[in-house]
Amino acid sequence: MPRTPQQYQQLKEERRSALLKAAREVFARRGLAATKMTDLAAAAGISYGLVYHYFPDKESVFATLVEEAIQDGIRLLTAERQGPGTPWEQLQRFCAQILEHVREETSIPLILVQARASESIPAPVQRALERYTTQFFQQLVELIEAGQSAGQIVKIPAAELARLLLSTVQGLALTQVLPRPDDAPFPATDTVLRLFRP
Amino acid sequence: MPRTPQQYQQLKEERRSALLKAAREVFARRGLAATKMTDLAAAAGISYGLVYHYFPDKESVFATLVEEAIQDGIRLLTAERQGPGTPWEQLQRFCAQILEHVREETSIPLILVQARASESIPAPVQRALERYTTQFFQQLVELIEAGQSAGQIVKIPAAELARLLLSTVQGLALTQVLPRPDDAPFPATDTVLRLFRP
Amino acid sequence: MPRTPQQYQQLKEERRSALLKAAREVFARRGLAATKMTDLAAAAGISYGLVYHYFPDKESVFATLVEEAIQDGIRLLTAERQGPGTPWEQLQRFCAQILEHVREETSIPLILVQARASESIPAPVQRALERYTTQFFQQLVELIEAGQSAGQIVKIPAAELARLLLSTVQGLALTQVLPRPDDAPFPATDTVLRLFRP
Amino acid sequence: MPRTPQQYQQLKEERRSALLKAAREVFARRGLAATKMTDLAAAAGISYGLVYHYFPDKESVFATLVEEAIQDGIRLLTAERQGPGTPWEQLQRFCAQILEHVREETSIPLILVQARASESIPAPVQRALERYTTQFFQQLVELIEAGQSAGQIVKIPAAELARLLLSTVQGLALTQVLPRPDDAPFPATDTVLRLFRP
DNA sequence: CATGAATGAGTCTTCATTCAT
DNA sequence: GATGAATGAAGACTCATTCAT
Repeated sequence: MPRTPQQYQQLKEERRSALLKAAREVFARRGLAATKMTDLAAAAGISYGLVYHYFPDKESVFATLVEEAIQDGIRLLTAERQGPGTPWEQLQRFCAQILEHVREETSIPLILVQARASESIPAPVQRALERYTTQFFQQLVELIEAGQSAGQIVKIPAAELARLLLSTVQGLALTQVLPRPDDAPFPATDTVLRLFRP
Repeated sequence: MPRTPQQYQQLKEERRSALLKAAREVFARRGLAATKMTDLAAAAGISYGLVYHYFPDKESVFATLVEEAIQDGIRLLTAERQGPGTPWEQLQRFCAQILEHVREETSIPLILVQARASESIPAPVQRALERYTTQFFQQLVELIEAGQSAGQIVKIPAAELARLLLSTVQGLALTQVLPRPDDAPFPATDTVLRLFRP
Repeated sequence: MPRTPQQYQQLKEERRSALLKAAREVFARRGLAATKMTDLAAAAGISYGLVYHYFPDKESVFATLVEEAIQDGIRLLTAERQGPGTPWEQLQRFCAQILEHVREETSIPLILVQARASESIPAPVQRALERYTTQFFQQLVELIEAGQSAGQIVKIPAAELARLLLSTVQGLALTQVLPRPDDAPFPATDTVLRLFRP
Repeated sequence: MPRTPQQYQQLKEERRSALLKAAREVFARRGLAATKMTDLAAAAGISYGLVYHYFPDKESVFATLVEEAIQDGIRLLTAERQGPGTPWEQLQRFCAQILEHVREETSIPLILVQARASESIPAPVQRALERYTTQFFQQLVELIEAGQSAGQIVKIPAAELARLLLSTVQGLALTQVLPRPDDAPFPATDTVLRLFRP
């Protein structure tokens, strides 16, 4: 008595999600080139060849994760932008959330770091990264400029501040998950926000 | 007219330097795993097998670059610490210099990013990275605490500030050299220093 | 209303036949090594794993087809041998029929071509091919010699003529089904029979 | 003291030729899909990875052989066409030569059989095969028609005769090299030429 | 020293076969 | 019986490293 197509479909979804979750951790720590398919299979607790039932090759697993991470980032920012409060409060919440991701080692920001950290990333991933980064960056600039108009944010070119924030977040992600000999505490959101104080 | 042993020695030194310089660029952009020996040879303009006259294997080229980068960072900080002026002025000069490195894409900070960005780094490199990072971090904390005693730096735990600075620098390195779709300007030193203003 | 065992049996026979028919087409065009089990399942319109209800493995599907083809060839020749008319008329009818098979792209002769075209055919298939080819060849030689005794066939060693006929038939099969850029007409039986005219 | 580029070049040519020669035998007997890279390396007496110094992948080795075989066939026909004698004599010499190839198991005609015998041949090879087959076929038709005008060849549509000849040659190649249980003698050129006698 | 050919271990990928449902 | 997910052995391909010249 075979399963219904729906059952198969659902099962497949679940497995696929589990695989992605496991793969995120592995890629985040090792990068694309240094990650082996066996690593992915082992991390997901499935057999070697089964990965290929869900993704055609290693790169496409990575690509999926990158797009996911990008979408998550955009969603985070957009949600706060549309939320209540002044621009400053929106920025505050956005920073708090994204830093929380980083602190919790959700691996999502690290995937973007890994994607950036190698030129030998497949071209489609490159393009997606460019496209969405631009979009994300623009939204952030708009938020900052709104805050500046309201006198809540220091009058430094918004693009400069935006880039600084993104760099800091990515840098923190990098120093959070990977060999961190130092017992340096994760910075408070307010500390990071000092960059924006008037 | 054969060369003297000294000439040979010098030639070898020069080649080795040239190779390291070329390798730094390549590793900075691709990472250890994704860089091939042919890439190194091609970048240095020497033949394939000749790389092995200077280094026993790929990892040791990378390891050399990592240690170099670490030493450079420590030297930079130490020099300013021993230089004239108040702690604030020392911090200011240090930031200015290290940001200049990043902006100029000297690749030196990026090598550290690459070293951090993969768990699959050879153990000796790992250890060197840990050791020196600790040392570097301690010096930075001392500098910050000195500035705080002098009332020149905001009273936030020095370790937190130190980590934030290092993260920001590495994040900027990451977004400087690699595909950067955004035309975001490189931040001014003073903007970064806002993190430390009382 | 459950089916009777007979009905089940019949259903199974039918499926098996359909599978063989589909497999014949696929193997004829791709050969044993290049044909995948998915190809067979897809061609037969059944599910992936179901093939294994009818055959233990891929090779045995192929082996079955080869034996079938051999038996068909022998049956064809034997039937004409036992039919009415002179040896020449028997040869004539045999050629007409086998060429008809080839022209109609029944795939039966092509299976034999595929079986011949690769050394990496399972040993049992090899042996069957040898055994039956010998048998078939002998019968054909006998027919030719009978025709020669009757003065109806040219006096060239019968084995030579037999081999030539078989080669021609297989060659025609090869050029009939596969990419045939040329619009060359399929030769008439009489043209082929010129080989045998006194 | 390294070799000069010329020496390297020559060495490479020679090795490449040797590899092609060995590969021809293997592909001729096994076909593309059933041939393993280890087979090629072993047949050529070189190491596994070295094959990839000469060809980017398995298919391109095969493709090279197919083009070679096609060119050889065309060259053979063209040479005789431009040679002395009546059309009949030209045809006679062409048949003699190509049959000699087949008899000697030069493998060249078999490569074409193998190329025809599988749909799963890379597209470029497919196209080359089509293109050249057309060209070859046309020349053969012209030769036959010339012979017919001179009353030396039977008045059957030239295209039909041409196809028959090619099929016969390929069929003979197939039955020559591969498991041939029968001790059937290779047919004399004159026997094949009976197809064309008026 | 310098060169690039040669080797083969390590990975990716495919796919025949098995198996739980 | 029927389905397609799961497994893993086999084979293609890459590339670090060695070596003859």
